Amino acid sequence: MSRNNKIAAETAERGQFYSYLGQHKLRRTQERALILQEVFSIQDHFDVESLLFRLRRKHHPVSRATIYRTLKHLTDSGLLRQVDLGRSRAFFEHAPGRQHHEHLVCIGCGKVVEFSTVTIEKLQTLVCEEFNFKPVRHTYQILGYCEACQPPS
Amino acid sequence: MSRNNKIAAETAERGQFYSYLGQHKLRRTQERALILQEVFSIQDHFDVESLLFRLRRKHHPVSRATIYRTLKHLTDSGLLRQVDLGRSRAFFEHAPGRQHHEHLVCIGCGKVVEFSTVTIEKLQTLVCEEFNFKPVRHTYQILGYCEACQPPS
DNA sequence: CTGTTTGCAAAGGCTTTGCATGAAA
DNA sequence: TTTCATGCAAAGCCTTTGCAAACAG
Repeated sequence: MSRNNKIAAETAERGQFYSYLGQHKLRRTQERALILQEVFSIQDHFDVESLLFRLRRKHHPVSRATIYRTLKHLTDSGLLRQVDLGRSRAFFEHAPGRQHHEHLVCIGCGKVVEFSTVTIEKLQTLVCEEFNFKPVRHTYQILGYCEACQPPS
Repeated sequence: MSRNNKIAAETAERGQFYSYLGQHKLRRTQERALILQEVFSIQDHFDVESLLFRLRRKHHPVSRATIYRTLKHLTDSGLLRQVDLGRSRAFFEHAPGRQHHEHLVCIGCGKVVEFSTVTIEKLQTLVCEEFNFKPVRHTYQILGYCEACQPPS
């Protein structure tokens, strides 16, 4: 993505968030702006602690409580998606313009690789028909070792 | 399963657990016997709290700490499997003689339905080959509403 | 007896929340 | 000025752990 597109995307995200804030009678605060900016400068999946660390490193101190509250707003607004990576804490990823996908999670280094497949979607339809189940969402993740991390012997 | 088979199965499980205890120089205690018995009298998926409740109801008081510790032993011995059902706490299911399967989880009532499919296994092989990833385990779950629980409008 | 196991209560990790202060509208 | 947001610290939820007393072998 070129630098111009990146800026355009960031502008779009800010627009979407501010529109959400407006519709819900929420205020545009310094803290929300800082978190939004930082969140969309991250490429990978991230958790609360790493976001806090990045903000502190940039001397943009925001409390943990505000981060939790703002990540909830960002998720509700559709800008972020909360994902379960088989660990005990919450991870987040960017949502805009990204189709649903599955995750490969490295047990060694924690690296997350995304992949998509229509097979899963078809399978979900079949299974749900069989059990008369109304699907809302699904998660499929493969945990193992990435190329760089050899399995322990 | 007939009553006789049920008793036979329980005996087999007890045997497997006691053998595990012996191999690891762990002791056969009243508490471990009570937990083992209760765990294998449960048909569905269960969590720590419901197990504790069932034991108390039967006037078999065992502390939460001991339940946590014993469930770990049961899992390590291969008698139980810990599963992630998209909730914040740990759930367990019986492991002996049961092949890997996936879960349908009802968001309404919490009911869990198991299903198996070779499609997922094949898919895992393909995806892992593509990314040069050594799989250890996978989870696939569909969250939605079961027949009895209508989706909220 | 000796080393485990138990139960209790405290603590740990992550997340939420009550409340007073401070900022947005 | 009014209402909402923030930061702090406390609390909540689930799980783990240190320790003294109880128990298995």
